[in-house]
Amino acid sequence: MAESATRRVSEAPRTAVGRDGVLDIAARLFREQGYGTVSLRKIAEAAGIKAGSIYYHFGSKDEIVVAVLDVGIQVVHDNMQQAVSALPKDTGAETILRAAIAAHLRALLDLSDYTSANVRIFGQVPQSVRDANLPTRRAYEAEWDTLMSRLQERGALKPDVDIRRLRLMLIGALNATLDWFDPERGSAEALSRTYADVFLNGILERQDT
Amino acid sequence: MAESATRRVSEAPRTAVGRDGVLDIAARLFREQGYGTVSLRKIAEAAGIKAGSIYYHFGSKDEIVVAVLDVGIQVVHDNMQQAVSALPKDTGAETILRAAIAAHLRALLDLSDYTSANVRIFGQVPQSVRDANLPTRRAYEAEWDTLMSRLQERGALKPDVDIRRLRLMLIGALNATLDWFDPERGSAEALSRTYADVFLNGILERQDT
DNA sequence: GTCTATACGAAGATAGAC
DNA sequence: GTCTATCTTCGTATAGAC
Repeated sequence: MAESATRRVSEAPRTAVGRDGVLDIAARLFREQGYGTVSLRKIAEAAGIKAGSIYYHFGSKDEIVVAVLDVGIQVVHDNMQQAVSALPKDTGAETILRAAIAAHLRALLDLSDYTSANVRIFGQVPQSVRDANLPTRRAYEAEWDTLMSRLQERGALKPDVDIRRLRLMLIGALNATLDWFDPERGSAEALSRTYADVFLNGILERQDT
Repeated sequence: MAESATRRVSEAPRTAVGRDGVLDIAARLFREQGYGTVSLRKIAEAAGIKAGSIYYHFGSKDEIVVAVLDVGIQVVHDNMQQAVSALPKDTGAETILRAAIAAHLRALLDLSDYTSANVRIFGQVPQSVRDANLPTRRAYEAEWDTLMSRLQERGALKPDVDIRRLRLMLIGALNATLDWFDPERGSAEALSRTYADVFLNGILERQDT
């Protein structure tokens, strides 16, 4: 992922944004405007360089897009993995799932233009680009499946829920927040609590009865 | 909405597909390929006419897209409204919500290229096109809000859930199925039951305790 | 590492014949 | 209602100077 700590915002840099700088800008534009309307000329302009110069760093537009997509998944994957592994060994299922949900939403809504760009444009890019991003995606999906399978074996989840379908439902629901999330109406943190409330009460075995 | 009962599939029509025919084709292509990659030339070719001829029926590409988007919402709106109003007056909250969820998913996954095209491309079209589709969307959203508010007043939903947020979560989750739904892995009907199971147990007041 | 200049294709759109 | 022909703009991409 690009190191963007020193990137300028309103003032166009006169020199050497570099590969990572271009990538940061591309991710932000893809997140804001989608895939189709973001041309290399737009990316170049936002980076303060000329369109042709981009080809010093990348071989094609697709190469940029693939890089953005891959980083986007890696960020959310790392975030989720660390949030879960930071918990004590004897942590309950509900707390684990709440941490994973919160980590996913945090990466998507607060942390990373790369992750939000991925969710926003994945359905818009050429098939070849999607294919290139698939292995990285699969790894993240497997992380969720492993987590939920462990919880199910523990007896913490209803035994009849299909893990794959549950993962698709949950991730799909979380990613959909990108279309309407407004930080002025409440934090991503608060939102993740609501999602956990709704999903967990449908997923967890009832303690009473 | 276009009358497509007699539309040919593999054989290119030699004449007069008409405005509705063009619209049907456009909806199908938008659903399959997204907004950016579907050109007027592609639509024309699939319709068996030349690109220039489209301008006899429509003033611009945007005009086609707006028409597709509007019909897409109208179809799912009608479907949901009828499914709910067909129920007896004293029907319980759970049955009502299950019917509404099933109707939404049916329109999206089984019934209409227009509805699936809407969900697929709304995030890809120019702002002006989104704005044109907004009133129709608002009406459908209001339908859901009215339904759920009534149920909440009845005491059927937890009193602390925010209706607007709940609607965004639910519709967002349902629409996300478009990205991965595979009829060979189970029907839309079965899928709607799973969604109802998960959401209702988080939404409905617990009967026990 | 970035520039200028340019090749090439594809897009939306229009005009007038049939 | 549809065709042919064409205009104009904008996209990705390349070549060679600095």
